[in-house]
Amino acid sequence: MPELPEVETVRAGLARLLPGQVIADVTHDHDKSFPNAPADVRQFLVGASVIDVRRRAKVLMIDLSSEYTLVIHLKMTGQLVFDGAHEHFGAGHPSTSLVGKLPDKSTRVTLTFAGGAKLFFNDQRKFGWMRLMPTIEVPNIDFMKKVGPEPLEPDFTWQMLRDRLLRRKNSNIKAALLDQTVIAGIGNIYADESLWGAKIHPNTLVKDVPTAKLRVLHQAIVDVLRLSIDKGGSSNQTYVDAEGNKGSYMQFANVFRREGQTCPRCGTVIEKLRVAGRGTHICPHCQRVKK
DNA sequence: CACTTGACCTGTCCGC
DNA sequence: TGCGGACAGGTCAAGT
Repeated sequence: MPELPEVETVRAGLARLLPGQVIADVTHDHDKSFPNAPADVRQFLVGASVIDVRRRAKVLMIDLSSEYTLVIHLKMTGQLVFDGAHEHFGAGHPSTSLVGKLPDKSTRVTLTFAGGAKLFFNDQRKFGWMRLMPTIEVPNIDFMKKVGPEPLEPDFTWQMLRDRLLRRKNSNIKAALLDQTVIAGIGNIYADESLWGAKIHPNTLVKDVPTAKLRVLHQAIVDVLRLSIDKGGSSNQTYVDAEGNKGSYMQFANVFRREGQTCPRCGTVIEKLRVAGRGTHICPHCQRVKK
């Protein structure tokens, strides 16, 4: 589910809500949703306070005063929802918010803070995980060492995009964009949206994409990620932010999950196909396969 | 090594 | 209404 804009939206919310909160209790399933030993979980969580909330690619990091960090991947259906309980007396959440409706049967981990606020980690499909490790070791995990550049950092240039993509010159451009070691944070929604923006067919081999189009693609990626963050991300099905609310980017999507509707640029009917094993949405006119 | 496919899970939707 | 199958925002391991 969550791609860069969704994870960033959750991060920003948690960064506003969590720092200074002291963990008083934790309940969790002991399967892969939180594989740490229960004794370690209590030792390094209970009594610790939240220092900061960071993001790298689609991974969230909650840094604690115990010099341990909760490293979290939401995968397809993960949610992190903060319920301030009586601390936010009268603040009111919209009736569509999940706050006040948790825990539910998808809740895997519940952190309770001194004062009664709670943080729920929900994950319907159980692909996501939460792991506790020393803060200093986080950069050493394999994923952090291999993951590509952050597309919204100022040093992400079109030349960098070109060079990273060419590591997979014989694969199709969509598979390359989804490869987190090429660029961090792009998933199925924003791959389709940015390829539409650059008028590139997702089946085009990386080596066959003209340089001029890579420049356009670079700008399209940056623009679509920024727009989605501005709209609070995409809520196709389960995604919600740290306060349990859906994002509105899907109203602004040009092709993703819009098969049968018309391309906003040329009016051609949008098609759905399968590329890199994923449902893929294109305008067959704007994104013609070049011979 | 480069690249593709299947597996991991639960829930929902669609066709018969 | 019920049942089977395909599919859903992401990554890995295993396969070619």
